[in-house]
Amino acid sequence: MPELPEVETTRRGIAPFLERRSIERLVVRESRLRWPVDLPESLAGCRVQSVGRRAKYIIIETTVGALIIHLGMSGSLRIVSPDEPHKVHDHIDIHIKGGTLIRYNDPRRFGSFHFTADPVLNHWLLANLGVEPLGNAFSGEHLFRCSRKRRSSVKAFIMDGRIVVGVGNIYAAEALFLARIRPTTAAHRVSRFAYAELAQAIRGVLGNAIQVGGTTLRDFVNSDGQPGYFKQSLNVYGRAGERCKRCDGVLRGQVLAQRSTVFCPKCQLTSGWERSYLG
DNA sequence: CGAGCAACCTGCATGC
DNA sequence: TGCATGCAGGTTGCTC
Repeated sequence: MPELPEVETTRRGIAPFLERRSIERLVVRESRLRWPVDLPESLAGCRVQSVGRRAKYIIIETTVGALIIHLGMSGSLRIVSPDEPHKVHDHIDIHIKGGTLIRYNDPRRFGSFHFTADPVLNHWLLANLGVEPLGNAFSGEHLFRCSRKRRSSVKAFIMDGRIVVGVGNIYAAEALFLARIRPTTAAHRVSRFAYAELAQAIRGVLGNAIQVGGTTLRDFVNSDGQPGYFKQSLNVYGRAGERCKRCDGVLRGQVLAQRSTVFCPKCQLTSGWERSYLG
């Protein structure tokens, strides 16, 4: 489930229940996640200073160190009543003093929980990440410069977390559609102009999804976990064989770099060279 | 160095 | 109804 917007929505949802509060205890029922979970006793009794995010990692900074949480493909963090019986795949509980319980559920166990007492951005999971797509360092120029020797597809390129983080399979397809770039194009053949459009499209599609997801935040406590953005109209993802909303062409689905991809062969024509001449 | 692919898991939709 | 198959929103780490 989680692409960047859902992670950010989750972060915003749990932050008010954590910040400036004390952790009472942690319960780990299943430690076999993406990596073995090994959390120190010292977390019990510590105080949460902030709930941040880097890429798709939620970072809970405390007085003794930081929790680094990834939701993988199927993970979620929910606020539940502390006497709520745990269900299947409810792997980890964070009990907050005063009665709140933050519960981590992850059927596929592709997610992860780490703890570090060092500066959190030095952690090996975070040390080599690319720029934030909604941050100042992200631009068409950044994409253009990073792509000059990249022969892989532009879709795989923008999903490479060493270049830019947080662009998952859904939003990669959507952004390429908005920028009218064919996902199969080799990254080094995409023009500077087209990358400028692509960067804007990535910002827009992620930003909008966060805004829409944010509208469900008021229900976060009782939420079934499906954020509003999931219902927003997607232009291409999941619509192979249907009509393009822009030009009425028939959307084509294909597997690219092992991920399902959908695009419009009629209006996602090229790498953008000719449009650069048209301005 | 870059590129392609296997692997980690469960749940769900589909088809026989 | 039961069972086999294929596919799913992520990421690392292996091989070539």
